[in-house]
Amino acid sequence: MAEIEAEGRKQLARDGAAGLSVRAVARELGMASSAIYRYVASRDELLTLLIVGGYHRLADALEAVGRTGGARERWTARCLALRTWAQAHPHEYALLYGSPVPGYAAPEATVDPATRVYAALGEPLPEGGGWPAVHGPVAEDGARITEGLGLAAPAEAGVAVLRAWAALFGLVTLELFGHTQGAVADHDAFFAHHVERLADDLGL
Amino acid sequence: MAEIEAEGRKQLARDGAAGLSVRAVARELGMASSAIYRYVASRDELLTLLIVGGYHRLADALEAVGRTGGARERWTARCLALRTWAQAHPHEYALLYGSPVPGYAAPEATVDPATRVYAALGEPLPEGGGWPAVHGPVAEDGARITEGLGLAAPAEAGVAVLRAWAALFGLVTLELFGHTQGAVADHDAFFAHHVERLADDLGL
DNA sequence: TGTACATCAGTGAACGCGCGTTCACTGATGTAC
DNA sequence: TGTACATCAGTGAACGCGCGTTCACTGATGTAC
Repeated sequence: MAEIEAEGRKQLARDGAAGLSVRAVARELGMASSAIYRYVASRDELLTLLIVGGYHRLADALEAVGRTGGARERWTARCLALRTWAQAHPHEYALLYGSPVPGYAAPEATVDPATRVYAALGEPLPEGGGWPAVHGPVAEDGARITEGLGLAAPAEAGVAVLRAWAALFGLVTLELFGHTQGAVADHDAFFAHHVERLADDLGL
Repeated sequence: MAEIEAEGRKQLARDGAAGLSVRAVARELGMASSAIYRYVASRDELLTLLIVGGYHRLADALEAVGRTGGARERWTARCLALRTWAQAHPHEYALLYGSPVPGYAAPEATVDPATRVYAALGEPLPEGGGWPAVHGPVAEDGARITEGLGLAAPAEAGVAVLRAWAALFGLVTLELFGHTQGAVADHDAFFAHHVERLADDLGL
């Protein structure tokens, strides 16, 4: 079972989600393709396994940064860890945050692992402040976000942090998928600048 | 030729880039699959056609907003137009800004059309101000960006606008790919708030 | 005006490929008495 | 301690599918003299 997931992850890393096939996994494991079905019900279930595992591995990488240092340092270090992980595992990142796999609908089992990632990125939030005011439905969203993560912070903070995530994932994705070619030369420096400005916005 | 592109776009809209096949296009056009090769050298060339066309159609949608009204109004209207287009053409958006198609390398012919989109989004920039200071390699990137778009604005503005694009595409993508489910209830309101705050950041 | 020829859009069969999934089965291992 | 039986991991052939691409070809249309 673990071997299947490991081999699947290997092929995912090499060829991307579209190139992942039950037959290839079996072939590489030296068994008949039908044998896989004793462990995994379908290709979709194999994908789910890889997605859930991917969120956990990413969350592990973010949490490995630890809780020492100031809130701002933790924020920037975690953002950097996200980018580093994405660049080390581009296909896995694409599976988690890129285009949905056609014909595949992520089951509920992926929700909690996905939340771990946001929790790790949002952890420094309560130590920030000065978030822009929000009202009406946006404020409700903000309250839902901080509550969902179990963070002791007001609705304003929830809105600000989701906005920061969008900016964070946005730059990681643009860069990883090649859309900053020709515009940015020193990607490390630009990303570091971006993350500092986001820390400013979060009042960290 | 135009029929091939139109039918390809239809299938792209229905099944996504992975589901696009030369044979299916030919079938739907009522001709032998080999006949397509008189017009298009390969599946990759068909993809390039759709990508180039996609950028142009998106840029058209953004430019359709016009140049009347203040800079801030133009910015918010164009951001909204981007989101509207993405939601109306999710697979096409995914082809342009989602995971790269495995085994496909975008040729140079896609660069100029892609730039049209950034130009349309960056047009209001010179009327802004108060951008955060930048130095060193980041400043060089910023200068390259404004120069590449032919905008009369300093390096600080270039950095700020690329950061805003990351935040913009980031939220559109998170939302379109389902990652704000459970966090955001009123997506229109949240997006509008996001875009207003970005306008603030750009000094519009 | 009529004939010979070239161009060109499209055909249809074929090559070789890999895929997900099912199904009846084998043979080793473990369990109960 | 020995035998009968159940469990279970894995096999291998098969089904039916769609794909990209090549190639020799047909038959209509256009062109030159």
